[in-house]
Amino acid sequence: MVTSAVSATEDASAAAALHTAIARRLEAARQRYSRGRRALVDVLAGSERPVTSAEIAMRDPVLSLSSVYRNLSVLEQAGVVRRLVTQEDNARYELSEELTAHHDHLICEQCGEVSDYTLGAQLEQAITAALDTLAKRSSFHPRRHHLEIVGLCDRCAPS
Amino acid sequence: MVTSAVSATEDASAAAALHTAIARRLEAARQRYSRGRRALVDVLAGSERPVTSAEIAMRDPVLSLSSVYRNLSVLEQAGVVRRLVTQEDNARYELSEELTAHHDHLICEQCGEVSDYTLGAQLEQAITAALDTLAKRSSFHPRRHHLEIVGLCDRCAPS
DNA sequence: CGATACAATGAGAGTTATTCTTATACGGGC
DNA sequence: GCCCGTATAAGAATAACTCTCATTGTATCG
Repeated sequence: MVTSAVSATEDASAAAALHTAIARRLEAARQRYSRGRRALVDVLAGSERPVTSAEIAMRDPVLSLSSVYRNLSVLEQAGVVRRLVTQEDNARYELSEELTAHHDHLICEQCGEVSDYTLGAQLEQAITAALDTLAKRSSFHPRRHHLEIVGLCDRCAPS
Repeated sequence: MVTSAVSATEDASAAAALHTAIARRLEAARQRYSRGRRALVDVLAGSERPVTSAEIAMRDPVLSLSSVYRNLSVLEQAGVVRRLVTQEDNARYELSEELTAHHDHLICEQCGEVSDYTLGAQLEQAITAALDTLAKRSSFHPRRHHLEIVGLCDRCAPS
């Protein structure tokens, strides 16, 4: 991941900023930012796609499975982590969009692979505008949206 | 539900058309359209929001839970039913959009309630167009999309 | 119609991701 | 260094879902 001294510094300061932001959120939720929770966040920040609880525990053997689950739940309630359910029989987790950036997901209907994808800003704004209208006209109060794009990934597509 | 003789007739013929369409799909999948499967489809067609396996079994006591699961799986593979995973700890099912109409879902982040919602046709077309572009430019092959709108329902919203 | 062959059903056992329990370890304030 | 509430870890418990298998339904062929 580290390709030069400059990017190493950038990575380090970005990581520090992330930890500071998370610390604030946990404080607001009256929760501690313990070692295990930092390690968990590091695993999430180091992944470029949503990961499962088992994957997290394997990436950092310090983390026991029960603590991973408990802390994912704490971090989710504090708005740090987003839990997303998939067609597979386990959930996947990623850092909240408020800590990273809004993005959607490409989901392979064959193998279940999930990857991040960013739709055009213009289209995202159109969707947001439409939801604002929904908020005015109905009894439902939208707060955020998420577009799932289902199809076939590179490997599963018939060449 | 039935408010006049006319709508009763319409309902009946719509139901017949639905059953015919499903029969074709099951035939293509080399599956029988048995009594239990018809009953299951009737429950789905009579619901205006995605339902859980337990709800299905309760609505029609003829259906045993193990058969509900088995048949939902068969119907899903035949393209008749769509399984959708929720934040709750159980899945919900609805008739495939090819048998009904494309729609999105409003999901209450508080109580988990799911209801159907139709976005404007214009916006849907814009999304479809964006996905066509994605198909051309990347190695992922989108087939369909689904927009999840998360927020607070009527009852959970602070008045 | 009756026989045959195989698919569908249902009751319950089995599986597995997730949560709960409980005893122990940590960590900040004095 | 001691106290006290919080975090941790190992494994037991839970619950949604799947599998097994004996039985029943059903389409087809004679």
